[in-house]
Amino acid sequence: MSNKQTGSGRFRTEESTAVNRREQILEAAVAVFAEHGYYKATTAQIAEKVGISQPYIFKLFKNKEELFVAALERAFERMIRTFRAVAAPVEQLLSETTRSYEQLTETHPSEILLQVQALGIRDEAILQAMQSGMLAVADEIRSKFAAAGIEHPEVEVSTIMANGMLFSIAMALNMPDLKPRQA
Amino acid sequence: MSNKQTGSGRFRTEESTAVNRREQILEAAVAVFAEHGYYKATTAQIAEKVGISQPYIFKLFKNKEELFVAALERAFERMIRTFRAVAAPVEQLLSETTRSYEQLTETHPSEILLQVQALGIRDEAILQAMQSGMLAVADEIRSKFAAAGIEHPEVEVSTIMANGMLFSIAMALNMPDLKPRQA
DNA sequence: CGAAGAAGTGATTAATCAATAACAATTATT
DNA sequence: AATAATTGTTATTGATTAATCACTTCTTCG
Repeated sequence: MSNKQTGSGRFRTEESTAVNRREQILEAAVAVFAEHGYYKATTAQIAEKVGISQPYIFKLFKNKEELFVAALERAFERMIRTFRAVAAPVEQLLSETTRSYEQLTETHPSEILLQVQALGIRDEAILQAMQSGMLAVADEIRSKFAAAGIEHPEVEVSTIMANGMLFSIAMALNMPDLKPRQA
Repeated sequence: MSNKQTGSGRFRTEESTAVNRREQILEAAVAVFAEHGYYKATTAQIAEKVGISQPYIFKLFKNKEELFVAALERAFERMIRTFRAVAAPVEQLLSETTRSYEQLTETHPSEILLQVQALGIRDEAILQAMQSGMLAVADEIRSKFAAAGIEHPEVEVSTIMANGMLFSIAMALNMPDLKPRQA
């Protein structure tokens, strides 16, 4: 049906299935929303970045809100995968988690900025996505810490989250000096 | 000129000088911006709350952006006054500062929400107001800590800021469980 | 081939709102 | 009282933009 591949054995990345387009749109959406914010970003800008017409976005996403939520969920998924991939002995688990987060802010800054954006958007669906995203991140870290036998996981998670937030905010506000000192 | 007072000796609070109106508008603006966010909040909503016509706002503020910046500065000023007023022995200075901040989130939640809102607004003037506001807050705390002879003021300030941010965000996202554990 | 379905576009519109312009009422000053 | 200054309003508009509609083009396969 929609699982297409050319006979040559190579993927034709330029081929456009709805699934591919969805991904392309999401990637562009992350960048555009991060740069301009939810309300200032236009669907036309996102479409232009992908190289499609503006109305076509609405064939693949019900509306702007749903597009933003999907982009946000994408960011949270990567973040959770990142934390899940952390492997370190107990005594370095905390510092490695922090390091791993800071690396994510370098490899995918737009996804981090998107999350900072979302903190202030008063929209039911977006608020809910933020709540479950934040909860999932905290849970992921907590369960890792607990499994490693760390004493007070909730306290450590809280510290990580607080410093991570300050780091992200420092980045969003372009205030490097605001970044957390030590840990 | 504009320093008016009735002969009775009582202030006529219902009298409306431009200065009074400015204050009323700012107060309404804080509430409306905090509730709906910068872009969804309308100048008509703010005007209605004050009981004036929508265009009159533009007699006292150049535009919406300037109104938001003024509201934001108001929030930062109160926050700095709050920290300045903290008085406690060295060993309790840190916990008292935190307590004092959390109390502010209860007495003036809208001003805190306004600051969270502002984190994500990509607008030059608002970004600048956020930068100098955050800097002023950090400096205020740092100088107090330094004066009290606290060992590594920058580190402690960083911790306070990080936990304060997490607290505010937990509030904005309506996620009480996200609030910092211990300090 | 030719029909069906998938992928995509141009034109348009219905709302929304910040901001201006032009005017009116109120209050102070000489 | 007349004038000036301040405080305020009504009406309007120009710009923006998410979303819909009505089509078209391309691809696949019986």
